[in-house]
Amino acid sequence: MASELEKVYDPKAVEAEVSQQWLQAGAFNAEPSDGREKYCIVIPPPNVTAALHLGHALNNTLQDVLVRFKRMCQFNTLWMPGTDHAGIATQTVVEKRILAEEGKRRTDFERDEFVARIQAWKDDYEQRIITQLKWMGCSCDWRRTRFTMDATCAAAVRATFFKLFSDGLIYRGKRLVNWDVATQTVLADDEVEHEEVQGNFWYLRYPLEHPADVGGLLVDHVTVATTRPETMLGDTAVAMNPSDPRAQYLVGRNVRLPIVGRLIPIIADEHVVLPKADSDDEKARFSTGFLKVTPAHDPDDYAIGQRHGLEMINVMAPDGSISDKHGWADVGADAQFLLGMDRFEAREAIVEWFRTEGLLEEVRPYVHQVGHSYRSHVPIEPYLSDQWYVAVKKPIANLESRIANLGATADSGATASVGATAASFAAVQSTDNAQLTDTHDGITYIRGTDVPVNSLAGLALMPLLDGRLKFTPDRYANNYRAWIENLRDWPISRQLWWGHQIPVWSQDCELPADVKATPTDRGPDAQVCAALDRAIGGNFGQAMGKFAVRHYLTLQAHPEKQGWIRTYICLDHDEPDAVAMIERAGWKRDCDVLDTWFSSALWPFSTLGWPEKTPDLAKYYPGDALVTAREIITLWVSRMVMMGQYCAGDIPFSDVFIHAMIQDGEGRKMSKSLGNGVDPLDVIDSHGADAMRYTLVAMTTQTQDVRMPVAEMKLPDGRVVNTSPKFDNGRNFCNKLWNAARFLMMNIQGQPAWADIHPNENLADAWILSRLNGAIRDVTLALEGYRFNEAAERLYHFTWNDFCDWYLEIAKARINAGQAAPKAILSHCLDVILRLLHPIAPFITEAIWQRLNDVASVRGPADEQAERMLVTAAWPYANGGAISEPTEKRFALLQDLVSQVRNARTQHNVPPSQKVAVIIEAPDNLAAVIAENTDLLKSLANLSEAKVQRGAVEPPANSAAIAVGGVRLYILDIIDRDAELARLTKQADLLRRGIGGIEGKLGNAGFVAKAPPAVVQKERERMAQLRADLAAVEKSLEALK
RNA sequence: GGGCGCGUAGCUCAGUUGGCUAGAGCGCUUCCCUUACAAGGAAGAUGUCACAGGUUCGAGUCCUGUCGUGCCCACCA
Repeated sequence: MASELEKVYDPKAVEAEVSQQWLQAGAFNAEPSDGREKYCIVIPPPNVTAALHLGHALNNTLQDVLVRFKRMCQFNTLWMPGTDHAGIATQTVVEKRILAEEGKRRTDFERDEFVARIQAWKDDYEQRIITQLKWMGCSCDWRRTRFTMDATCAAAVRATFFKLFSDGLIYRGKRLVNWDVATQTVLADDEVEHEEVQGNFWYLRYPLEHPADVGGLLVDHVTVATTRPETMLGDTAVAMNPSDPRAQYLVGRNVRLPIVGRLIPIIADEHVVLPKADSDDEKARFSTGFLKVTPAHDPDDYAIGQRHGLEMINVMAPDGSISDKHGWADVGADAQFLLGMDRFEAREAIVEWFRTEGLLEEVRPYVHQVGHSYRSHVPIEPYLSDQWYVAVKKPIANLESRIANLGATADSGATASVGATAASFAAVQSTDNAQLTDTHDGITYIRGTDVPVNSLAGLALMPLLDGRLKFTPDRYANNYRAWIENLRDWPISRQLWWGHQIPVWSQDCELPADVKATPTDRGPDAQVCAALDRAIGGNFGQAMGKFAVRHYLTLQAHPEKQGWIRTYICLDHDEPDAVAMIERAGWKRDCDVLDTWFSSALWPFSTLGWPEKTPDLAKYYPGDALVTAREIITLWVSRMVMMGQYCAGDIPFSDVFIHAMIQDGEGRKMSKSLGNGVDPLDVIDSHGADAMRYTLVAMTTQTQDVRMPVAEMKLPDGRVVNTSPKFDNGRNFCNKLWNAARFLMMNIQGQPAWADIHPNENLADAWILSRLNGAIRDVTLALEGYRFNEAAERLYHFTWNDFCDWYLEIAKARINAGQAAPKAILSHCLDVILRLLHPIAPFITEAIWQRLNDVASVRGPADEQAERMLVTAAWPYANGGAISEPTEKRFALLQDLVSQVRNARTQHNVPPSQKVAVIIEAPDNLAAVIAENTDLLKSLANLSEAKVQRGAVEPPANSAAIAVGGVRLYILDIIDRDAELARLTKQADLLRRGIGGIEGKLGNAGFVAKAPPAVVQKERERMAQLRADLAAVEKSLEALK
């Protein structure tokens, strides 16, 4: 391999090669048998809906930085990769594509056929995603790549569902759900996006059945205000606040619902807002005091309906059209014209009907928040529907003991970590948590909440409160906590084809009359079971006993048929013969699939083989850190925490790092539709993977959003791609590093052994080693504290400023002068820089490392052969003894002198090539150090001569005078009087400003008395220094006049 | 309606428990293609730290309020 590098760093030339080497060496592979302490991160599995964007690049770069850092710290490191099937999202994308390309709808296919189409899409995008991650340099153990619907994950889903089902935590409920009429599926509360909508309040008159005397006034109607007139078809009451003065006359009377003709009661309910025209409350300003109640189409109304036992009439079909087929029976002749209309058409038609009939009292414009589907973006319809739910606040019997027992029942030894953490959970439960909980009615709640400690929600919340779970930045803990405290049961069924099909079979049975027990949603009692056996003609339990599959049976009263029950069987896996048997006996499998987040919640342990007690699970669970964006703290993070404990006995990670969301230059989200999306592969093409990674890491502060101006760029191959000039920074840095390495490799041949050099005898050597070790210390601390930008910037400035701008320039001159010592220092510095920078910029550092090995395989105090590959080389540890503040201070004085001389040269228009001579006047304590480093000054400031004198020097004629840090320096034969005057005047101003500031402080009695003595002392020293320098500058100015 | 951010140089952003003459990168000005690097080097200019109060010896940093801006949550009368 040639020791001379290309002049310009070409990422293309090294990235593929380096990547190949890592994979061939198995550098990312994690082996549970490796006894070293483990470090484990699971990837937030990207959705297979689309290729990755810059947000993913950020997310995965940060994970890779942590993983590579820990790997170099010699942990047994696992980064688990994989992708998410993303139920609704993926199905929607594929449906749209097929409709656009083939004009076919989902219903034109058989289920299996359609799922196969989605599967093909998934295969394609999974491949693209993995390729993108590899190009980014992600050091995942690719052999383990999982998918949320693969066999391993599916087994975990089944096991979890069965466990929840048999613990009575999954139930079938009729609830008002967030219905997406476009995709015809239910959405969880957090999948609903609220958007501001310009709407109207329509004031509709409902005639009273009989005119009423209201405090002496004869009224024949009441007026309700609504934003959704179409729901009036399902009204089953009109409510008013009991404290409304009109209530005494009207409650109990009936109104005749227009169009429909239904007679509905006026009821009293505290929920109704009293009208008040000048109220701060917008609702009060718009209220008439009468609220139409539509239990089947509004969550508030649903609650009122529950309180008053109102009928629930659903007037819509699942597609959002008005329908009499889904619960609406009393459709009169007047309402027929509405059937089949879309809900928004119907809204207009109904308003028009009221207008024509003279029953539309008023229309007032109103801006309000309306829930929209996060997938289809159509307004959500609150819809009465049968769905599966997970009870999140229901106490789970014997939960603590089960979690504590998990360690004991698992294989000993290998599961030490699981057992230990489970034990600590139990300990926390019994001691510390006493302050965090309240017990009443036999249930222990988390204090100040309705969350039982031993519920799923409790499992998610308690680790945050007792300190086992930490967020960085910590403010995100608030989101997490508030969300869980207000958590409602989790609807987990989705009316989709793409996903884990719900493993429940159901059948309706008529119960013989002799069964007296009222079946509940818990498991059946013996009497009911016997009856059930008779109903199906056989012994169900015995029949199932023949199979290896576990089953769990529940039943509930039939929702419609008196004397009937509905039975549900859940199987823990699909054993074909057992399935065939129960299906022959009349049970049908539920068509729905599980919410995507159900399988995501299991990701930290499903990927390791749970529920099997695998070596992987024993070694790598629980993991250490999770890196994600704030938008899924609730949807995903909290559910992993709850299911991690419920299933695998411990929280899945202790640290959650939340990074920023990347926006474009105008602060907008990046998206395909806006055309401002950026593909990481395009950035890799335009700037290189390391440049992209460096810039992303340097941007990662504690802020919640970062802006990334997007610009088009033409690549050498002619393609025009979206990228960002922000990545120039990273590219320039890589190029700088490359060239520093290039210079080194051309110059370090014949480097002496470390034992033969004496860094302490040379200020520059001691200085760069002090700076180097300071950088090691700071970068290590920054990475451990998730302060990514600090690590990046510290390395940038150490490498560029300290190492390249100063040390390397000094070394050049010394090497030219025949000194060998700098060669050893240079190779050691580069060695450490490469190690420190590797997690952030893995490709270029690995490439340089291997080339450096060819030139100088031993470098640094350890006097050992450097590791063959950087990816698994050891992380450097700071040598505190090398860090010296006095050394850095002395060197800083030389830097100041050089800068000031350069400045004076520029001001006086001295050509760069022209050497000048100087005389330096230094106090005793500085004279020696300056005298020892005159060569340094001469080379850096381009001096022909530098004489150092102790004590006062008479300022030479025609000289420029410099005063810095108590040292006086005169540049001889500089004759531009105006330039010198201007320079010194400015210098004096600057010094006076500094002195003025300090005088203000020291002149303040309070400061001297109350500030810490060290601070006062420091100010006094600075004051003396500045005053001395100012005196010198003033004297020089005087001499000019 | 509730919660959480942000507002510092023309732009994008740092400023760790209050202790600077307020920083970085890009951009800008002048000079330099000096045998590592022009994706570079040297020197330089640029700020009422949104606004108003308060706490303090001392505020970009802490507190209160105002304005602007963004995100999240919330049952759409």
